[in-house]
Amino acid sequence: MIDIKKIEKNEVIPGWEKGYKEVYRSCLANRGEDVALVDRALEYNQKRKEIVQFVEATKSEQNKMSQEIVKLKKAGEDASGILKEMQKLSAQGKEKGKELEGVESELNNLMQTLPNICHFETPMGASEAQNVEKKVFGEKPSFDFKIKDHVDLGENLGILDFETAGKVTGARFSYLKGKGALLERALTQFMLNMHTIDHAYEEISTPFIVNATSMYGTGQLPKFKDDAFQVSDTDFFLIPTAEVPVTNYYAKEILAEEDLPKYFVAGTPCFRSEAGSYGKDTRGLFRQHQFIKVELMKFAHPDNSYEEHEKLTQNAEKVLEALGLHYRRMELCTGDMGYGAAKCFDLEVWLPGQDQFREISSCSNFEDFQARRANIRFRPKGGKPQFVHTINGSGLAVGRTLIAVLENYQNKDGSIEVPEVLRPYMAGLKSITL
RNA sequence: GGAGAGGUGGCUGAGCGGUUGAAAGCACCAGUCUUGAAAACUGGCGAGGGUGUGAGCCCUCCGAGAGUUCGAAUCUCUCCCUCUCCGCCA
Repeated sequence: MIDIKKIEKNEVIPGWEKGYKEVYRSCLANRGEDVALVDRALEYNQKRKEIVQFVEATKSEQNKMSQEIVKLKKAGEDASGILKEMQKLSAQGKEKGKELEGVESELNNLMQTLPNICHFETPMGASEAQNVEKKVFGEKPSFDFKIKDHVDLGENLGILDFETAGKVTGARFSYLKGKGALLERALTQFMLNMHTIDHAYEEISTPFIVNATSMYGTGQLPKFKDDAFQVSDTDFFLIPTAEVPVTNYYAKEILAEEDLPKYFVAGTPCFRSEAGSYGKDTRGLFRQHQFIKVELMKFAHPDNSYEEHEKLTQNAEKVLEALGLHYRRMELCTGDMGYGAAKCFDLEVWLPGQDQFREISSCSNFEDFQARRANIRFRPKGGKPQFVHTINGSGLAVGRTLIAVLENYQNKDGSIEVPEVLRPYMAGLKSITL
């Protein structure tokens, strides 16, 4: 959530060198949202303030009279006149209070759907075509034979089974078997070990089901309800990413300043309805309703959250590099960025089976957008509590990494060479063969 | 699932219809003392909102929501959570 007071005050933002309101309007436009929403929010807020002032003045009057009553009663005098007046005031206040509730909830509903303001470095653009390539690692692998994609490779090796998953569950689910299941487990372990041991993240094992409040906290609700699986007749949701249970770990808390930054890593299944992507990426493991992801998450001090964001992105890149996978880092433009992010890098891995780069990690700095929603703060020395900055990114999506390994490490005979770094996690196995 | 106990400020914990935003302690901050630190002493110390250039003033908040009342942390109802015991189960 953004801060309505910041729009009102319209202070100049460092980096942008323009007023908050103007910057936010242009961000809205560049994200493809209705700019008029800003004015509507300001309008609601103005109305809200007016009613608040009335309600509070009434309440103040009541409080004073209440003291009078105490005095009269103690003195043993008659208070019936003042009591009648109180009744009137009380009724009046309650009525206005109802009105206030209505306006507040309208304002809040609107604010909940407004995207974050963009960081000044984020490129302006309408779609992914305006994303900016920041870095390329490695090269396209060359093959002197006709390559297969991961579906053919996996099914031929008997480690991947979509048909049975279709029977047992439905479309967009899969079974991994034997060495395939082992490979998935090895990848997860490898990533978790790297981040805990080399990058100093604390591993955290989370609930895979969260309540609606938590989903609001990180911004999945109310706007993207259809993207998540809800447990019927409850306000529980299957987590679409570990970002939700990890970020909400400190919801409604005030951290000590010296505790920042906090680093967490969680390897969890993720569940997504993929409601908006019918017919898209229907082949293989690429877009499933369920997949494992190792998620990196930081609670950072506002003063250095962009350094932490950069470091986190590098931590994710390290996984791809250790696996010897060709990838590039893209800086997302305003139009392609998630609505809570102020700045976002996508890591895209080369998939020979698709002959293109595909997203395997998304590393975002939300600044105080999620922290304001979830109410996560820290106390600066001797100062008022302030919102922390939250940063997260995949390090990496395990399902897609598995695709990348299968396709990039395939041999002519359809076997898969196991990348060196994974072998310790697979009992020394050098290749997956029939 | 059954029976009981409970949820109060950063933490511990009193209060159980009317000057209670809330005793006390810890933690924290400032000062005195000290070469410095500790200890001791003194003072300060919750959050959100409204208003004002400002000091300030006002409103709200004692798990959440609804109710009773002129007035609720205190009474009633619903829900959530925690703990203890029983049952069931991985």
